[in-house]
Amino acid sequence: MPEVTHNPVTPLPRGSGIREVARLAGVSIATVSRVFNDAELVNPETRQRVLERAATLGYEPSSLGRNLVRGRSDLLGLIVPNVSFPLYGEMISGIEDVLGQRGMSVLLASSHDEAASELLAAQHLLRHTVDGGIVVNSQFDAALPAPRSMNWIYVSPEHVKFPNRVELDNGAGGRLAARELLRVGRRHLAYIGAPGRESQDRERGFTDELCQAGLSYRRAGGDYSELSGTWAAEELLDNGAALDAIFVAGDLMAAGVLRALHRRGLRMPEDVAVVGFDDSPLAALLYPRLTSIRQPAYAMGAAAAELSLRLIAGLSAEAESVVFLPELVRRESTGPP
Amino acid sequence: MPEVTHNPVTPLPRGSGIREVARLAGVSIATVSRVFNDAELVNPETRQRVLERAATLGYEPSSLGRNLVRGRSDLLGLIVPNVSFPLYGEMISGIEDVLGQRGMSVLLASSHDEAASELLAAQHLLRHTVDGGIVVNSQFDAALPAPRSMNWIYVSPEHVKFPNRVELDNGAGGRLAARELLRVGRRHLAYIGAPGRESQDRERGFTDELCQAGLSYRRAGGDYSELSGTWAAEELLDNGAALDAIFVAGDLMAAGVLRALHRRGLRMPEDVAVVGFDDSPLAALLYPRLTSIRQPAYAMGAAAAELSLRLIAGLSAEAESVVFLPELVRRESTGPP
DNA sequence: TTGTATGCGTTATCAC
DNA sequence: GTGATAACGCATACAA
Repeated sequence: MPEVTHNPVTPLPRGSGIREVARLAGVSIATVSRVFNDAELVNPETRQRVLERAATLGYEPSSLGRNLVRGRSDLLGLIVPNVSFPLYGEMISGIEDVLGQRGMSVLLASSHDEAASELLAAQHLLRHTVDGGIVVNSQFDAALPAPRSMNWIYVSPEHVKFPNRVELDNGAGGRLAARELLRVGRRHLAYIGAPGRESQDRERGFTDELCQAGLSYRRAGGDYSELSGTWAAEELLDNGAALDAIFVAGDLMAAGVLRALHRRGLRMPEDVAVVGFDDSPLAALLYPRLTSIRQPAYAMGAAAAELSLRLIAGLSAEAESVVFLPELVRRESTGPP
Repeated sequence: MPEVTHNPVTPLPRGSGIREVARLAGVSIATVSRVFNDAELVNPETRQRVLERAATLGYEPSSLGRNLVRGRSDLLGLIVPNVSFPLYGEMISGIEDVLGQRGMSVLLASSHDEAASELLAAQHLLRHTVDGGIVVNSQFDAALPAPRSMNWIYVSPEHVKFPNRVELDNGAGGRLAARELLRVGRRHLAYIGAPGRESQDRERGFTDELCQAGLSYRRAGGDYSELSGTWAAEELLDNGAALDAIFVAGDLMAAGVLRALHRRGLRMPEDVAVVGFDDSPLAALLYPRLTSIRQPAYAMGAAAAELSLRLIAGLSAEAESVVFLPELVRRESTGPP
């Protein structure tokens, strides 16, 4: 655990508390508390008077005190690999929207896709006593630390060993891609994958569908980056064998594939059709617009948040997992503009 | 203020507290507290013993109690229009990295570029007693509520009336764009803008530079969306007058411009050169790769965080603002591939 | 160097 | 309906 430079202890000027409101309204602090919680239990007149004084003082119940006595912080920890990645942004929106309705907030931390900083992030969040946590695309090979009855929700397929997961049916995605490419009459297909279980599953689905059609395919590998997509595509093209369709494991890598095809003067989709994966906002901005397998990131985030909320409420101590189905989003790279 | 359904009050099972550690280590809770704070003031042996017991119990000081007594939460509120926008993602990274070093965390909320939900988000964050706050691209026309001595940092140029700002010199960006287009020999320029002060400033810089060169320019308007870029570009092209360069107020809108030019069979940069703004990750993925005016989002986020930290520490009660200079990032859309 | 005692702002359990 | 008062987990002034 690294040394954390703690800020100089300049206690913040405290606002007016429940006591001052009580004094001004001529009631006890207990009554003030009730006004802000179980509003029904208090005399309307008293209630009114308290509310007025509170307003003039600018008083709001401090969550600090409230949290202490309730033993919960109304905070949910969230670890994502990278905030700049639009897909994760959508996920965060889903989480946020669900939490907002319950008066809870998102405490954010980034893992940069590294196990070490993921652990650091988790400890960071734990120190703030989050009530629950969601970790997206965890790289940490063990369970994240979770004191008390705190629970982590894993959004990724890699952690079959952990109980609470939200995942995408990547195999189904691969099948969708294959069917689309067959539908537009392609027979010489290729897959550009990347390391990791997700790509494996996508490829397996892709393969299954091709087998059924009695077709073989070629393959090349990248690392989800644009450049690696370009290289992989060039490798396939240089090989010389016929090629009229490419399924790529990620949209960013697909952007690289499009670039390689542009360079060779190949037309899309006439000469080569391309299907990407994720349907990140990027897909619709590429040239040509990229047909992609949509990962319902917002819904997955929302589901993760709801799962976490249920766990926090103690409603389901049971392990629970949700599997989402991807969808084909058809665009120019496999069809007419 | 909308009704917020508060979660059923299932107090979380509490972990072992400072008392239990103290008992097991045979010391007082004060000593345990000291071990976790001013480590020097305590006997090495005692310290060791306490640390051991704490470890076996899995004890960590609860931030709930600590925050209450210190009157600070070590939380910084952050309001962004939209987490899915990569530029804001970079900003968040900058903020996060600065805060992480001080043991503070980011409490996230989205404004969706609406004044109403921005206010809601602010109240949401305030309820969690954040020590400070950063609001990116605020749409709220008054100052955000700020009880006690809490401060908001505004990251945007619209709020000259508020004291603490981090902003970009948009005028300088416009000048950079004009100079680049003149450098590559263009004489028939156009600007595609959008509502708001940012676009105005960018245009003014652009204009200044053109005036100096004795050139006039044409203009069209959009709303930062891709589609509006396409429309604006088509409007300019339909006009019939000569056109060999377009400066666009945002990268997303520039993507739409590129699409319009593709449709007309115009080559870039040979027929028309294009410069975007922001240099979001998207810029380098477009076809052709887009020359853009870089907004140093990471650095701006970091600066905002540092400013906020200084305010929280009470080091500078003074108003402070930081202005960043944009940079030209030259790519295919204005030069050779 | 360590222990005792107080208070931080709130909710909750009793009485009344 | 309302008021005392005891927690909640911790940091710290003061005493030892």
